[in-house]
Amino acid sequence: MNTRKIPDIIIGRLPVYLRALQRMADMGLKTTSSQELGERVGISAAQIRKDISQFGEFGKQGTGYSIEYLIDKLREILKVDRIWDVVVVGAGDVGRAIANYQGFRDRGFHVVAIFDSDKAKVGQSMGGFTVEDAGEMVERIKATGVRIAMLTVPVSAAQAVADQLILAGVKAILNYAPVNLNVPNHVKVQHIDPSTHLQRMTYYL
Amino acid sequence: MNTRKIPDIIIGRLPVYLRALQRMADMGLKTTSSQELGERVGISAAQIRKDISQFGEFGKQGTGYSIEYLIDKLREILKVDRIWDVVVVGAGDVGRAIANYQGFRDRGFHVVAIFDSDKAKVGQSMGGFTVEDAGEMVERIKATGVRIAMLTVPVSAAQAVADQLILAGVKAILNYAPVNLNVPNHVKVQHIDPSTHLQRMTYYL
DNA sequence: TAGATTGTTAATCGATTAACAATC
DNA sequence: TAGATTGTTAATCGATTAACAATC
Repeated sequence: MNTRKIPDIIIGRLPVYLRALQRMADMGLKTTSSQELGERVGISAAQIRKDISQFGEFGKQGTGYSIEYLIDKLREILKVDRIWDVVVVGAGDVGRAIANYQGFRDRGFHVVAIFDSDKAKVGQSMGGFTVEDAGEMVERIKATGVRIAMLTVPVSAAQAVADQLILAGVKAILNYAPVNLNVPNHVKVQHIDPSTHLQRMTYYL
Repeated sequence: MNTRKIPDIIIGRLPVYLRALQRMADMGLKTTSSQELGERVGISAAQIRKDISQFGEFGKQGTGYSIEYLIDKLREILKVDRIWDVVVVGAGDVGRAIANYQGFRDRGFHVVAIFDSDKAKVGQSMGGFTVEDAGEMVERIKATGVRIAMLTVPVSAAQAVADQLILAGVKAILNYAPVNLNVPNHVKVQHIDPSTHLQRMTYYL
């Protein structure tokens, strides 16, 4: 395997390849080519081959890639060949949707707790969880060693909660609050903001 | 204004600038610099200036940018100086979260209807809407001229529903189903898939 | 074998950064 | 005026594509 530093833009495409490959596996397909995979994900065959070849020689000339094998390799590379515990902060509608969603497990994630600062919500049941007091969040995360959090609190609370999460040892935050977070270099943040995506499309309308 | 074709990667950053600027306006700030804005969004000052200057000369040497004026210009460029009607397809947890969310209006969007194919859900109230029969979706969209849809149906239904939306005249789809959609060139798609974002971060853990 | 497809190199293309004259 | 900051150019850097030998 090539151990040069891999550009983040390539890392960002791997989950998309993985998702498409898992779907192909679900459909009963056994092998694919860079051509076919590229058509499915809207990326050129050359780029698919180049991206994958950063990590090893996973294909065979003449026949392409074994879907199962490539899935295994991508899961390994992305470190989702295991199940990561994840906490959710914010027991609103989005928190509920996450708590109820059954699809994370197959992708490498397992929600273990949901926190809220609203005393009226604490103790309530939500998607099989009992909403916990945000006041105990830092201790709970420290004790359990969870490193991934999904942040579904209002904009006004987002930065303060992110600071607490980082204090507790969280290293990756999926931020649903439509605001940029200031975090140290060793912490990764990804944003989910539907309005931003919509605005990116209206330009072309 | 420069009317060369603007790269999509620049268009993708504009909503992020806009979000940060609107937050700064909310905080009562009046002017900013490429330096300050860059620090807030994690992008170099040079790139901010270059991006903005694609569309005109919106700043002043020595003093920077008027936040209000730059917001106006970005809204104009992104065509969110108006309110776009949007339909939601899929009245599950995510559909409910969207229906209840009050934050779209300020960003240029207004949910006008929510559809589901499940007869048990049709007629139910959800976030001030009455869930409508998906069977009537195409006609309703055609009649109202809505061009933006949010897709929150299961993976198994996503492509078929997308095909219907396109048939109805929808030109932009925000797809919450974790699957790639095949759409003609004139239709824009953006994906929201939390697992994909999480997998992009686990690589670095 | 003949056809197909990879992995990789070189060429091209595009995006980012650095630097600075212009000017508020 | 002096200091600050833009808009823009040129240089650098990085990403994508095209092409093809290797080989299944």
